Amino acid sequence: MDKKEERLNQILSTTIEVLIKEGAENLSMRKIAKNANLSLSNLQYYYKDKDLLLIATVDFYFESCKKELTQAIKLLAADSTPDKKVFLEKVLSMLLIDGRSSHQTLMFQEIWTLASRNKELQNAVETYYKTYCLWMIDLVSAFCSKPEEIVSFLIPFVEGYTIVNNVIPLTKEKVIEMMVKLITILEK
Amino acid sequence: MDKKEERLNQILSTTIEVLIKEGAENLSMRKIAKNANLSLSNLQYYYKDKDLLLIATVDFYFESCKKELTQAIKLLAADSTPDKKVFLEKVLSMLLIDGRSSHQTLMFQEIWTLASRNKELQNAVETYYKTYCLWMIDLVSAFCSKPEEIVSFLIPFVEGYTIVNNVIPLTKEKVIEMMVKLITILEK
DNA sequence: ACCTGAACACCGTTCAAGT
DNA sequence: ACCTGAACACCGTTCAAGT
Repeated sequence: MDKKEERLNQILSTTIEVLIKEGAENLSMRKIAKNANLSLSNLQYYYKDKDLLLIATVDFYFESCKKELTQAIKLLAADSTPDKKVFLEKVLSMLLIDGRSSHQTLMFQEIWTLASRNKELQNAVETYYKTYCLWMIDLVSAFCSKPEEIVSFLIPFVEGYTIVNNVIPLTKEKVIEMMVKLITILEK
Repeated sequence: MDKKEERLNQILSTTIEVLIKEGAENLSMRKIAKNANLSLSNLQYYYKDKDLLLIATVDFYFESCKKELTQAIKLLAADSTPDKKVFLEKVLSMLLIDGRSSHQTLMFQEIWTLASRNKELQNAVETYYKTYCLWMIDLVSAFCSKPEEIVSFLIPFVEGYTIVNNVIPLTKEKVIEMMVKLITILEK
C-alpha cells in the first residue's frame, strides 16, 4: 500500500467512525480533518467537497460489508446440515437484527437518508442491494426451490424488521418460527 | 384558533416543507424563520433550540398521519365486500409504496435518522408505530384470524419494501399475489 | 503532487434590550 | 408575553500561495 492509498484509507475510516458516532448531521470536514491529522485544506485536496467524500466513504463501507457477507455465507454453507429447517432458522436469526443496537443498521440508516438527496449515492445503494439479492438467491437456492420468491419476501421483511422489531406483537423467536413456516409453504 | 396556535402551526408546517424539500441536513433555524416570516430570535422564542423544534415538528407530523390513516381505514371498511382476497389486495396495494417517489417515505426516513440520535424522537416514533400496529390489528381482524401474526409479518415487510422495492426480483403485482397467498395460508 | 492559511457567507446559540 | 439585533464559535467552500 503506497502513501496515497494509506492516506485515503485513513480519511475514509475516520469518516465512518465519526458518521457512526455522531451522525451525518454532525459530520464536518473540519472534524474529519482533525481526527485524521490533516489540515482542512489538505483533506480538501483529496476530496474536493463533502459530497465527494461521502460518496467515497459509502463505496468504501459497502466494500467492507461485502467482505463480511461473503464470510458469513461461507460459514453458513460450510456448516450446512442437510436439514432445511435448521438452515432457515440460522439464516433468519443472523439477519433479524435489532436496529437500535447495531452499528451496521445505524450506518445504513445514515446512508439511506443521505442517498434520498443524492443521485450518485442512490446508485451506490442500489448496486449494493442488487449484489446482496443475487447472493441471497444463490444461498437460498441450495436449499429451496423458488428462490426468487423467497428472497423477494425475505429481504424487505428483514430490512423492515430492523426498524420496527420493537413494536410488533410477536417475539423474535415466534417471528422466526412463522417465517420458516411461510417459506416452507411458499414453495408448494 | 388563537394567535399563538396559528403561529405554531405556521412554524411547524414550514419546517415540514423545508424538511421534505431539502432534508434535515440542510434545515436551518434561519431558513425556517425566513420562510415563516419571523426573525430568528422570534422563532427561538417559540422553540428554544433546533432539537425542540424538530420534536414538535415530528409530533405534529404524526398527528396528521394518524388522521390520514383513520380516513384510509374508514374507506377500506366502508367499501368492504365480503371477499377476503379483494380486501387483502386493496390493503396491500395501498401500503406497498415506492419509497423514492413518496413524500411520506422521505419524511419518515428523515425522522428515523433523526430519531437514531435522539431519545425523545425515538419515543415519539415508537408510540406512533404502536398505534399504527393496533389499528392494523383491528382492521385485519375483521377479515382474518390470527391478526397478531399477520400484522407482525405485514408491517416489517411493508416498511422494508419501501426501501428495497427497486432491487427485488418480483414485480409489485407478483409481490401482492404472493403476500395474499401467504396470509391466507398463515391462518391455517 | 501535496500542503498551507486567510477570507467569505452561512450556521446554532446566547444574551441584553425593547414593547 | 412577544420580539429585536449584536456577538460568538462553528461550518463548507474558494483561492492565492508555498514546497
